[in-house]
Amino acid sequence: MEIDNSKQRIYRVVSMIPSGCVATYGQVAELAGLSRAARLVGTTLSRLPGDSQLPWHRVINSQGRISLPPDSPAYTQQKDRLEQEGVEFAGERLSLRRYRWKP
DNA sequence: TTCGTGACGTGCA
DNA sequence: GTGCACGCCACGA
Repeated sequence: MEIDNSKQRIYRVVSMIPSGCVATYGQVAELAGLSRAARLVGTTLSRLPGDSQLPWHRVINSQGRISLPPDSPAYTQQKDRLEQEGVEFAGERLSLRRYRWKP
């Protein structure tokens, strides 16, 4: 049987987020079976290696914002990638109403 | 095994 | 609309 760690589940869920859409940490956690461990998603993603190829940039918080510090390179990268996929930002925020991934 | 930490979520002022 | 505080769960030392 699969002894899939929560980590592996998170990776799986994140990897299936379609381009042009975003998912919240809580949403990913829920889909991964960790409904109340949204922090784990963030913590886990923060430990991702650079060559993971995981679309972690499509994961944001429930406020439609990027949880990283605005002066962080990861923040810029995430925002830039999302815009490349057609996601429009209203300042530092995006419309979850429009871009939220609905599985 | 226990303690502390964290890219969060929700509620309230 | 913004900011603060508490609660949640899993992982690392």
